[in-house]
Amino acid sequence: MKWSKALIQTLREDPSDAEIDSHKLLVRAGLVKKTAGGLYTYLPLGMRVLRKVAAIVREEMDRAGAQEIAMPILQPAELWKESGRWETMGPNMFKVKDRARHDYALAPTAEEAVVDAIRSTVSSYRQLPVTVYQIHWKFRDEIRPRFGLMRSKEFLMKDAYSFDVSSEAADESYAAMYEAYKRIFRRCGLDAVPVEADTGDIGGKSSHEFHVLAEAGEDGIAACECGYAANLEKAVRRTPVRNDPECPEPEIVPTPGAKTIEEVSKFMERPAESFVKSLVYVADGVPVMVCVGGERDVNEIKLKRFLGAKAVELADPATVLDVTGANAGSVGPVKPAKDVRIVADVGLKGGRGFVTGANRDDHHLRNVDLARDAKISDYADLVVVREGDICEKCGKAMKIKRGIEVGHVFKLGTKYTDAMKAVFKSGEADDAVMVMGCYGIGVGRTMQAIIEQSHDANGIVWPSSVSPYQVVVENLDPGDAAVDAAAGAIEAELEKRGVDVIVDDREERPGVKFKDADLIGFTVRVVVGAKSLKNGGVEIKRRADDKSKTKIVPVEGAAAAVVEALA
RNA sequence: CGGAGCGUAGCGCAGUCUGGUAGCGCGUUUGCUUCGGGAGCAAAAGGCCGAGGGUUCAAAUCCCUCCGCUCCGACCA
Repeated sequence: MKWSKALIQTLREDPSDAEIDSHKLLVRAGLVKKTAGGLYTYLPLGMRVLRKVAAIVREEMDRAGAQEIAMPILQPAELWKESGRWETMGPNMFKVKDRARHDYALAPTAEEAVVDAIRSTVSSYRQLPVTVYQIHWKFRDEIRPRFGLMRSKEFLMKDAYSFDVSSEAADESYAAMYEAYKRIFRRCGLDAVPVEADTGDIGGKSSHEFHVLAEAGEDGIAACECGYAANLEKAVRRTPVRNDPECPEPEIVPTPGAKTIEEVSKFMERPAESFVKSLVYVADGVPVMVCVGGERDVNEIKLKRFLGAKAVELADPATVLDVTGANAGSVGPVKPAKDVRIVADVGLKGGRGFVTGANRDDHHLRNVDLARDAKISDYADLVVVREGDICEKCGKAMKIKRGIEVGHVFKLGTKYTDAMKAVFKSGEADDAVMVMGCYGIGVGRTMQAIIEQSHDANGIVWPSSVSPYQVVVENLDPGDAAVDAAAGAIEAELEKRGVDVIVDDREERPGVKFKDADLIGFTVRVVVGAKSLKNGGVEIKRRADDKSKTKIVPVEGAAAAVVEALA
């Protein structure tokens, strides 16, 4: 490829709407262009990378025994109603009508469509297990698209689905995908770590997310040096058995104007840990008071699971007043106005001498012994893990990191196959229900995660496996017959060896060409110029290396040296 | 959905407060010089100043409505 013929536009300045490095570089290097909020056009360079990532995904899926299919993006509402997700996915899904006013969804994922396909093509245990996948566009009506390709309304996703005769067999399919994922991310040059995750709206029994650790990541991860790693939605901690010294009877104290734990803590000159934070939630219409340590946050996913509720949300101010007799900021578990169920985090069990809201505006209680003074119905793990919490597995302190979720694998069980009646002849008297797993990779997001993890002040540093062109040949003196001939010979020889190469033949000053090559980040750079020829040949340098590692090799040996540098 | 900010040339921005001929840098085009890390000089093209309405002799600028974009929040009492 000749640069002079390629549609490549680099920008000198950061786009005004980008916040994180990878987003700025995607745009500055001319990989993508924003069409509208959350919607991007992949320009030729970006498309090349996207295709290379997708090709790696495809190879590894095939290697793992999965078979490629393609399902409709435009999916009939009937399928979604059958699983119940037409309602539960709610506003996250783009819904459209055809001219006959039939409802459709633009696929946000494809469990329904794949179950429909498999239930009508698989009828016997002899046909199982089977895993199918597609690499296809998905649509989600994100509340707030951001960070370029990291969270967009339309994105390329690899989604795979496994069907098995039993839960045990499904575990094997899951393991095969898990291993394939590790290979995929490794081949993309990514350091991605599997972490335990909550199953969320998709449902099912267990799941792992694959995260690229990065400051710019949107997700919090609790990690321990012993290897334990979990999404903050899921992460658990070990709570030591607590038996605080006994305290006198509760005493009411005025705390005028102090509402937040921080304010009251300052006012009373006591640390946040000595407070009980009490929040009123409404779980499926029923108010519940939730008590956690003053320094902690409620994990609503854990709360929802513990209560077995479909939905939990903070109560509105009127409900808080009605239930407790006070407004938010002065609420506590001791004698609320109404007889409300009170649940507390397990870290509070055995605690005494707490400060809590007094259920009277602008007043708090001190010397609260939860067991003695409050009616706690249950103690359970209800909080978000914090930095320094104790690892349940090994007893060491955990760290909180940030990650970009590039892949997610789920054991779904029979959630969809039950609802949609995907059954097969089992060889026994009764038909059996297929056991399912599903496995996603955000292809565009993976591409951006690579940039986030592999860039420097000058631009992107592509791993050779996904570099838009593996090699750029910088012709510094286009028009000089000897230089043109050398550049052409190297290009031809590299192409013969299966290396993709772009020749920068533009009438530009060397500085411009070097800056562009560094910005875009081609894995290997070959410099050919009158000066280099005089010095004995061409200069070869990997983008990741600094200038001192530049090699000078004769023109005839250039292609071989490039191949070596790529390896 | 709530709050804040921003919409002016392909990109990045000034001008808006205090109304009076549309500006700068980058990029693009042409010419000359330059030529190993985003060159210099000269010339040029490129704008319904987000849209609509209003006030005014006069609106990018003031007022109203709408649209779009970005950030923060949408739980911590």
